[in-house]
Amino acid sequence: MGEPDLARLMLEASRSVGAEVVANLDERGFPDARPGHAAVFMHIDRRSGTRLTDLARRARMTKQGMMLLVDDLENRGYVRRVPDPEDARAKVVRLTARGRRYVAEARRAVAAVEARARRELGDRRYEALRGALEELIEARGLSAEV
Amino acid sequence: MGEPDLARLMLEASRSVGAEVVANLDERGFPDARPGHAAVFMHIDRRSGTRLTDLARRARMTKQGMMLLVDDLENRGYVRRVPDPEDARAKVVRLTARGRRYVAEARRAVAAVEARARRELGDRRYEALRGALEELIEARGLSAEV
DNA sequence: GCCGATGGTCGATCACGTTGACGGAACGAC
DNA sequence: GTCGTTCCGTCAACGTGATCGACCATCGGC
Repeated sequence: MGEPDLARLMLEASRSVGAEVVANLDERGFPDARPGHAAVFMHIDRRSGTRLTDLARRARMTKQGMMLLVDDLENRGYVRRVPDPEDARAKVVRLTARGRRYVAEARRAVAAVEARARRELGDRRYEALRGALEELIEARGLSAEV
Repeated sequence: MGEPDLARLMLEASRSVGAEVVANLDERGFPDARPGHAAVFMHIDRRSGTRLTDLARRARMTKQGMMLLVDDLENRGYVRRVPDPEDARAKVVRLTARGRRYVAEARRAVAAVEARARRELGDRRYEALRGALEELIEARGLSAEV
């Protein structure tokens, strides 16, 4: 019993790939990138902004968890919260100009790293990997869904 | 761009599977199991025990990180530290009787969950998943190796 | 108007690690 | 032998990604 269990294997792979994305972003001039930022920049509306609750739902996490991310990005000057004109309870998380540049580079960084992974594994195995991961998640129910 | 990035997909799948193992162990009478314990119980010598440093190396993590795990398991009564007769600097992490039962059940729980995943995906895709994950890790270098 | 649902926030806590620094024992060279 | 180096375990601080519970203001249907 030397081999790691499946959960650990996926965790290590996730960290490896995440670290590569962060390193890639570092080279692109965003040294304070964190893997978790992806949960925001993959889901935010680039022009109009998005409510925190919607971001949380899209990223399948709690609104409290998303708030920590948004707090962090706001401190770094990538987003700001503006009141939602349609709902006085709500605020819209909106990208700053710097934030739009960050999102653009981050998506390129993710695309570059995933393209590398795809080259390493081959198209068929890469798609199979993603499919298998999605099935594993699906079959166990999604944490912060609904 | 709605789909999650690869790193997040692997992270979520890891957590899903890890949570299932913990739930399985809960049913087996070990309600205080944590996913991280696997790093110990997959690598410890069941009879003679293993040094902390060796555990850390086998689990590919820092000795400080491993120490936190061992502290936790010691507090719960699953392992104890005994001086290494062959090296006065070292201590051997040795399973208690309860710890041996825990390890046995934990390995069964992991096996059960992985068998379920294998059924869901099919043998071929399951093996492909593990292979792809290992390649992704390998190609990026292993964190606490050497 | 009231009242339940919704949006955001605060506070505490947890899981799983990391880097840095350090003290004590061991070991090899001389 | 004793000197420097290496190795073992430990303490302290921090980073990352979350969770749950409580709370208040607002919204919207009745």
